[in-house]
Amino acid sequence: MKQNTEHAVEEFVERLGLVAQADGLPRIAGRIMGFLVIHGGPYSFSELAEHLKVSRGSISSNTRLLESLGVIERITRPGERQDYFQMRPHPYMELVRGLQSRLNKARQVVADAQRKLPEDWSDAQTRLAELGDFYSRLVDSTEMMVSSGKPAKFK
Amino acid sequence: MKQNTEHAVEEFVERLGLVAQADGLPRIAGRIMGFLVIHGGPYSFSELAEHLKVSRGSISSNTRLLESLGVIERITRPGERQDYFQMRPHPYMELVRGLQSRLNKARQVVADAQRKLPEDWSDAQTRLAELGDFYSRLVDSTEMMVSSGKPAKFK
DNA sequence: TAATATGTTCAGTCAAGACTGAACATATTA
DNA sequence: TAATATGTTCAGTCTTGACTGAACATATTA
Repeated sequence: MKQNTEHAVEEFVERLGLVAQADGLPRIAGRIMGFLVIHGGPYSFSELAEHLKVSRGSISSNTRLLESLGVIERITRPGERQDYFQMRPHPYMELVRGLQSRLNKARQVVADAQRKLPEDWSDAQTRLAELGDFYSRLVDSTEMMVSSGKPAKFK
Repeated sequence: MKQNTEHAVEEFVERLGLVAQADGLPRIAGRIMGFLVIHGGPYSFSELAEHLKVSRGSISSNTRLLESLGVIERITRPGERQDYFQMRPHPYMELVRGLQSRLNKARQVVADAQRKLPEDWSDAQTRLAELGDFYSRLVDSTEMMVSSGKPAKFK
C-alpha cells in the first residue's frame, strides 16, 4: 500500500473517532467503524485490537456497543474460535436513532413542563409551545430522512 | 406560587440542563435557557446566579456562550449597572447550528477520505459514498427545517 | 478618599467517563 | 494433564472539561 494511502486511511479512522466522540460515542467505537468502512470484509477481534492499537478490553466493549446499536455484526465461522466483525448492510440509519432519542427526550421534557405548569402562565406556555414545536419538527425531519433513506425495496 | 408549580419549574430547568449536556453544551447553559424560557422578561446577572445557585463565574461564561450562539441577548438600562438577559426572538433555530456544524464536519471527513483514497478501492469508495450521502441528507433535512421554520414574514 | 457593586478571568478542584491491563472463565490443543 | 487461545469484566488510571471562588479591573456611591 502506498505511503500516502496508508496515511489517508489512518487519518480517516482517527477523524471518525472524533466524529463519534462529538456524537456522544466512545472514540474507539468510531475508529472501529471507520476501519470497517475502509477495509470492509470481516476482521477478527485480534486483528482489530492489533490494527487499532487498543486493548482487547476496549475492543470487547466497543464491538458490543456497535453491535447493540446495529451498526456492525459479529460473525463466527465453523471451526474457528475467533469472532469476526463487519458492517451491517444499511447501518447508517441506525446511527440517527441516537440523535432521535435525544430529541425525543427533549420534546418530552418540554411536554411535561407544558402539562405541569398553570395554563394561565400564558407567556411561559407560549414559549414552551415554540420550543416544543421546534423539537417536534426536528424529530419529524430526521424521521422522514430515515424512512425515505431505506433501500427502495426490501425483498 | 404553588408548591407544585415551583417544583415543576425547577424540574424543567434541571432537565433542560441535562438536554444541553447531551448536546455538548455546559449544563448551566441549559439551565439559564430553561429559566428564561419559563420566566421570560429580562433577568439580571445577579438574579440568575441567585436563582440557579451557581457561581458568578459560571453565569459570566455561560451567558457569554449563549450570547455568542445567539440564543439569549444581553441588555443594559440607562442608569443601571447590572446586565440583564432575555431570550432572543427566534432562538431555537440557532440551536441547530451546532448540530449542523457537527454533521458538516463529518461530511467533510468522509469527502476527504474519498478524495485521498485510490479510486480503484471500489468497495471502500462505495461504502464511503454511502456514508457521505447519509451525512449529506442529514445536513439537508436540518437545513430545510431551519429555512421552513422561520417566521413567515419578517418586517 | 474608602467602600461597594459589578462582570471577567484564571488557577485549582471535581466529576464523568474512556481506556488499560490484569484476573477470570471457557474452550481448545498438545 | 498443562498450555494456549479467546472474549469478558472490573478496578484503577488518565483525560477532558465544567464549575468554583478568589483576584482583579472598572465604575459608582458615600
